Amino acid sequence: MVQTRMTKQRAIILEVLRSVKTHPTADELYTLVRERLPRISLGTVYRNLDILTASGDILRLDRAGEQKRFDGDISPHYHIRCDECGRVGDLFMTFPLPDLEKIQVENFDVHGLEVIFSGVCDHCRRRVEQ
Amino acid sequence: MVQTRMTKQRAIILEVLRSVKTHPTADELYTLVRERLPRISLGTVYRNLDILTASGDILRLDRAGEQKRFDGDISPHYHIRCDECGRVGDLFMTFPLPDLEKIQVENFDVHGLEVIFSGVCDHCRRRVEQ
DNA sequence: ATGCCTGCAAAGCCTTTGCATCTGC
DNA sequence: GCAGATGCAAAGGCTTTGCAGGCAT
Repeated sequence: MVQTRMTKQRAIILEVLRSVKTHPTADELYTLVRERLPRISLGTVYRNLDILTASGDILRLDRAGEQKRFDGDISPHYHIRCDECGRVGDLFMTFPLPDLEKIQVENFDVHGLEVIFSGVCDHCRRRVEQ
Repeated sequence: MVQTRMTKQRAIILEVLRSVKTHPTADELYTLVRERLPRISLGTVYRNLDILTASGDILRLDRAGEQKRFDGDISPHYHIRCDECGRVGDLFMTFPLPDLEKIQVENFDVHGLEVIFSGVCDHCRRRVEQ
């Protein structure tokens, strides 16, 4: 493990990310963090998101759309993505999933599986219905 | 529906994609197609992949890694992605999945769900074990 | 004091797009 | 013949990175 330092930038990025439920993109988080650190750079945001992901303090949602999104809530839960606007929501349910031990795939060792839900968020439903 | 034309380029892209099981990226497909159409452009490959995806003739794997990958096999099946190299394999199994009717998510209408498996492919397992 | 971290800017990578030309239908 | 498609090259969007100076430990 490489040594890391808790800089003001890193602390605030983590704090802001934990305070929102929007699963922001790096750029959205950059905008939010600049309200408190107006001179922070986008590169610093990206670098810290990498470090915080590697340390397990946050989640990087690689499969939640085109751009990566980040989640400050690392408790086990699923995500749902709006097909219209890309917004991501949380889904704190459990349900039966296939037993990985029983899954055989040619040429692969199976290690895990990910479930992503899709749908339409309230905001877009209203817009579409009009 | 917009009118489309079956050009030589489109036909060969589709033929090549259907002939491989590698779930190539646009660039990998471009390389393969150039063996038969040396003067095709990468832009044409992208444009045709868009059109073929929209028409349902191929699948675009949006959640199978950083780059998008494409699949000429549109029969129902799952995918597994190698955590090491990003290769994608097929998984023709069925298993119980949560009933979408029963899933309630705040602020969302649930429409679908996607399952992606992850693991390590033979090629990388050999490399990692050494 | 050390070396990790920052801001800035440039570069990288993948994908899309404008334009003149070409070609299925 | 005409609208859709192509090749080429430039531009776009997101992310990473080189560098000189700054700061946590």
